[in-house]
Amino acid sequence: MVRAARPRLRQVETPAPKAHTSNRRGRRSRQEILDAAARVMSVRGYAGTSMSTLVKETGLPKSAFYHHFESKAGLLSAVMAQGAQGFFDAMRDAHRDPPEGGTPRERMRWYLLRTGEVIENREEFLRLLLVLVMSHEAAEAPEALRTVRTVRDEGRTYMRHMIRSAFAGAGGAAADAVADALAPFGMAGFDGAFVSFQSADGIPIARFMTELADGLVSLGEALLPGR
Amino acid sequence: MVRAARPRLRQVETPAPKAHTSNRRGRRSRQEILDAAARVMSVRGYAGTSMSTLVKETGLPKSAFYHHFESKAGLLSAVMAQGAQGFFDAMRDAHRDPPEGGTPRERMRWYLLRTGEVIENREEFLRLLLVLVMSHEAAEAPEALRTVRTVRDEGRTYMRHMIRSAFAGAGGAAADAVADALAPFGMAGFDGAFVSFQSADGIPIARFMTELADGLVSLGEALLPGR
Amino acid sequence: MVRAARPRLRQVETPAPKAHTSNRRGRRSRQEILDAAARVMSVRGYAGTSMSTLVKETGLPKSAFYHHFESKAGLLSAVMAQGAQGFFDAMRDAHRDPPEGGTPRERMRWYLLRTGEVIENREEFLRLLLVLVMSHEAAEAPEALRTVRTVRDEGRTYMRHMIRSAFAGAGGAAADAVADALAPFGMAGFDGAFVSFQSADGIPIARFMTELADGLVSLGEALLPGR
Amino acid sequence: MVRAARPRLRQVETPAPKAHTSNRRGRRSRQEILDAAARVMSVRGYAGTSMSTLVKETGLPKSAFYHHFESKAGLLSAVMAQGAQGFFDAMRDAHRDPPEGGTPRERMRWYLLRTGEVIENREEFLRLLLVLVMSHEAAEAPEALRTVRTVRDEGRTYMRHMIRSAFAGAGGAAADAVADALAPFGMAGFDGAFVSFQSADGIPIARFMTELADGLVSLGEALLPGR
DNA sequence: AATGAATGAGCATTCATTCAT
DNA sequence: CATGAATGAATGCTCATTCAT
Repeated sequence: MVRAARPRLRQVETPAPKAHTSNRRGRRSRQEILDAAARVMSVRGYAGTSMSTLVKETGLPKSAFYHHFESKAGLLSAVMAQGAQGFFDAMRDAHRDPPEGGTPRERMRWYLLRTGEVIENREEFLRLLLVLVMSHEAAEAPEALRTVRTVRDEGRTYMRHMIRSAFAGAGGAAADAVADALAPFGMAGFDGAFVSFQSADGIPIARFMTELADGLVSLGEALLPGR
Repeated sequence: MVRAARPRLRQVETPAPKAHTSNRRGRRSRQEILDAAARVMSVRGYAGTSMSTLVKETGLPKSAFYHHFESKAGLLSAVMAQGAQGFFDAMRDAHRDPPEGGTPRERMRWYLLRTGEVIENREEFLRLLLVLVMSHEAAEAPEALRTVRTVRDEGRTYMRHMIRSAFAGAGGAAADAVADALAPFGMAGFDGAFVSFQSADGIPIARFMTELADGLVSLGEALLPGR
Repeated sequence: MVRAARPRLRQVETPAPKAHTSNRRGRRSRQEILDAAARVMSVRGYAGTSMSTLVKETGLPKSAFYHHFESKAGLLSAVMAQGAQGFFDAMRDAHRDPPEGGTPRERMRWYLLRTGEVIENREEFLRLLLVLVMSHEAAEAPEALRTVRTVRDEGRTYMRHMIRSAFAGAGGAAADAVADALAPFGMAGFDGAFVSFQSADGIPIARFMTELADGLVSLGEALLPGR
Repeated sequence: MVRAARPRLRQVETPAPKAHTSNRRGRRSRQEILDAAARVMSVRGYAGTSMSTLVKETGLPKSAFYHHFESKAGLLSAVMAQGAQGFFDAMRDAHRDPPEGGTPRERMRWYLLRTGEVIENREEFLRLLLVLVMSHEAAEAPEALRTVRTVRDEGRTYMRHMIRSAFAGAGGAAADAVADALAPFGMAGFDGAFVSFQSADGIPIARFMTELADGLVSLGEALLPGR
């Protein structure tokens, strides 16, 4: 189940940076902390990630963490907020300029394949997101949990939008009905594809996305009034 | 109609209950510990669950934990082993007496709806399983990770079996081909349904299972040589 | 204001006892911890005493402190409880066999001089007690504060008893009235004597006690109905 | 009636307010810090008061504290110095225009009742003073401890002055002898009254002062050569 | 077989303080 | 002059584990 491609924790090769020439590098170290936290927490989980580990990862003094973030929970919240931001930006980018014509299947595939690329690029964030969805590890970080919920809600909205666009040819009302009916299943397909991706079964995400697209289109066509 | 051979479930060995038949309390408290650990770890995650929490939860002395299990990691391994055992038993039970006739869709639906019931009844185990799939929280418990892998492998085998059974009417070779092609997607649907179930979207698992069944059948039919 | 006679913190001359032959010396280390805490806290105050200091003082591992006591606050509570016990025992001892006859002044002096001896022997406890009376340093240790209040209440009762005994010759009712009227002043005299004792003015406690006795008798006689 | 010379109060040097006349905010925030520190430290003790607490209390930036004061210890020293100044000013004010005639008791009562009012008004300062007398919490602030000693020495001188004034009618030498003999007891009465006041026994300070006055006069008369 | 006592390493967090601007 | 950013050392406490009985 251990995926070789998973990011390894950087070894502590810089045991004494010490020579911090300037103390006016706040913004930079804040981001360094966020990056390290996102990386490590997505691998070890929230509870499994100790502040000391992040200290070793970054080389920054422990107090820097509490200078920039209120607490470990606050750090998680910031990690999630930034991750969500990046995820939505990537989604918006990916779905810019959708194909104008084509069959529903072609359009659906286009959307989901692009989405699959986002999944691959946002692995870290999505892994942490799913762990937070599944466990209550981060009960102390309600703000982070709120972000999780927001991301899922927005994600569902996104899925609805994709399905509606794919079926746009069938008329607005019909497309809306299909989208509303299938968005949950689409989300589940998305989640499942990511889990499979994580469980290192070696199957490319694109394949899941293609199958999900085709499946959604089949289900959708069965729902169309004309049928 | 050819009924595909039911896959033989590999035994997930419980690490030899230490044979303390003499003391009746021993057996009972071992099980109490396993239950509490399964319950709490599935909620808080492995790293997020401390031995002290389990001590408080069970009321048993801390040393009892180390009497029955080698370590926290060993406890997790036992929890996973027992959970896997129960999961497979439930699956075997659920799929006893499949319908003999009917369309592929009907048969697929029957299988997956029964599977959905198992999902609902084994929520605790599956939640912990998925957290372990997603995070490296339990890197110290390789035995548990092995169980995770086993469960997923067996799960995929199971999924293959269900699809093959549904398509049995198309002939053994065709059914095999379809099953091999769609098993990963089926697994992903299963995972995704569980994630949605956990994220408390309020949609009944049965609906996901029905849609997954229909989607799989559509995809399968598209793969059949005759088409 | 620094009194030379004040107990010095024992230097950490035993840096590595390590060779704790037995781990069954619980009771003993509990008492060691209590003693060290009483000693150091009475010098540095509650907030000014860190657990690490006590660790260094005792040579015991930090976890031993949390094995025996719930928290730093709990340790303070135990220190105060044991100190109060010892204080009351000493008072009871000191006032066993009071003189049968003599003038009120002689009797009052006898009582207070004996009390002065107790003060000198219980310096540590009383110092900590007074610091807790004066500051809210130990707001987190409400149990300790309850002990403080108890000790002061019992102390006042004691003072009443001494005055009543001194004036017993004037008749029970008169003695009671005098005792009730003067107990608060007696307490204040006691407190003040202890503060002076602590502020290292070099004046023996016995002198304060004699003057307090004489002052109380004068005030008491002025209250007697016959006058 | 011979009025004893009022003791000259030694100045308790405020550490030269750094002469920032230019910036008006500076002066004000320095005083704000002093006030907050006096208030909080008198409640929580020195060790129990963190700089962060004072930052939150004042709303001023942390660096302002180090701009105006050298260190936490330096801040305590300044707090004590200013408190001592205020205390002596209040004492001087309170004892302006003592009664010319009357019995020693009347005069003693007048002095001590006025002193009692000062106690009530300077509660904050005296509480911190007593905590510093009792504990070694502020070992790092020797300057503050010096102020403590000064205040107590001056206080004793004051007490001597009051007793001498009360007994002035008995002749200078006799009054001096009585004052020297009873000043420590007077101080102790003062301390004790304050402790009782703090321990919230609900007894008005005036009553302690009256009884202390009467007690002192009784003791003093017993010492007069004529008796 | 079962357990209360004990422990060293590590936890998240706060401390008083410094420094560049 | 005034301050926001930064920091190393220490804080109170919990961790998983061991061991003698």
